[in-house]
Amino acid sequence: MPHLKRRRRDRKITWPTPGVDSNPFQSAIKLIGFSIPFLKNVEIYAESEPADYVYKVIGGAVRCYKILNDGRRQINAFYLPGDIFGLEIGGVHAFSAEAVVDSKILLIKRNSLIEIAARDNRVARELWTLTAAELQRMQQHAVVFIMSAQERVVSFLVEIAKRGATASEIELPMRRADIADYLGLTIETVCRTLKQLEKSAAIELPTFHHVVLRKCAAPC
Amino acid sequence: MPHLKRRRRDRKITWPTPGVDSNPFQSAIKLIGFSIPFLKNVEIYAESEPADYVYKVIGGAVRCYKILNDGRRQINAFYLPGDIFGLEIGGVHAFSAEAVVDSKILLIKRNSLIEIAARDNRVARELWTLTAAELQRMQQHAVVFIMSAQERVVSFLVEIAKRGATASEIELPMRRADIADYLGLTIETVCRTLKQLEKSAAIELPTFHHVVLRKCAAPC
DNA sequence: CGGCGGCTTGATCGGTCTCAAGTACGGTGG
DNA sequence: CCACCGTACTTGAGACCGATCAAGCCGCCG
Repeated sequence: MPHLKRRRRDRKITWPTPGVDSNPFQSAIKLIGFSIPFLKNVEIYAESEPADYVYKVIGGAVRCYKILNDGRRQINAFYLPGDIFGLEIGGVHAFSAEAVVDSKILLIKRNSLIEIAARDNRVARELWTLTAAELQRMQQHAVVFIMSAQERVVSFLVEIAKRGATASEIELPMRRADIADYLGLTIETVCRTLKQLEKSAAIELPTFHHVVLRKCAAPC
Repeated sequence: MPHLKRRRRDRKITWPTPGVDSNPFQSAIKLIGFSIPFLKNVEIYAESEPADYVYKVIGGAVRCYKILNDGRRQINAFYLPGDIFGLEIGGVHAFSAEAVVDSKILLIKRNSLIEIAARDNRVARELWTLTAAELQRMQQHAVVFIMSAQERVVSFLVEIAKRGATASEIELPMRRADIADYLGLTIETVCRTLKQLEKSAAIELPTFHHVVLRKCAAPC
């Protein structure tokens, strides 16, 4: 058991993340991936571009979206540090991705990953699991669209809170417009709803991008 | 089972996918699956039930949905003959599934499938591909929620038309309420919108469940 | 200090929901 | 074959929520 890591030919691990080292998938992307910085609002990839890479957020935040022909924008997901994205099937990306704030992204060549998956079933399984997790998140997100504006905003805050380190204090990296396009609302409605939640003492808004959850409507 | 680890080395990376007949995934589920009939409106599985099986529609139609605590229902997907569903990750189903009409469903034991995938990379890859395709459909579906009622209905009709045999003539197996819950509208709005489309000569409605697309708004 | 981007706030409009009837379809039994 | 009944669908009138349009405000950075 203690020699498990040693069996591998990789000698050095650049990013020491205790507990994850024995995960062959994480080890693999550490080896074959390379990180690139992206400035705020810079495009990482665009819709209908060849999907040659898979991406992992090291730092910052990413929004994944689609623009309709009349200009409306639908944000499908926000990716935070540790999240993997761009796992779509087919040769081209179905969505666009941009850095929400200055970010550091790990790029992993798709083909290399698939080659490794062909040799190592654990990696293949991890690819499947990650895709399934993404599917589940998407399914969960679809539920917000049958809810009222207030429910959507609350649901969003709870979602971000769950993914963050602290459960009751959130740092929102994205702008109001991003939240609006993620929830299918307008900027004004998001503002008004946040204000309303603040008035009813459900949350506090010390700054634009900082939210404190007072009473948890959903189970904390 | 101890020889599983050894497999990592002795297999070569080859992805022979010539035709569909030799598709090892479809062959496998034919072998280990067994088909069961489900009557109209009968539950196939329920939310938070253990997910022991993967399902394939042989005949009929299936709706996959979630009920919110206040009774609202969100239909995530309709599955038609040939579609595979229930591919979620985790031990339990995140959604419920029901037969829309009398249907014939193939049940495949999850564990058997995973075992086969562990031995045959092509099957593992197919599992991944199917999940990714489902993810893509879900992402596509999320886009309808930023559209107007009419756009949603048209988008729905086009989606069903694409999946059906004939491009311009659709047989809708589901009720109006199902369409409404799929599109995030009310029954009345779906009715009115269909009527409106009929008036504007975009469609014809010979019966409740039969639609003829006259002029294709979207590229046919 | 001035300008700009992002956020907030207000007034009004319109699309969709809600509630409430009315109608067509499909099955069942006489 | 027809009368009946329940379910699903259709249609109408009014209310309401969120979108839209239009200012105004704040914080940031030169």
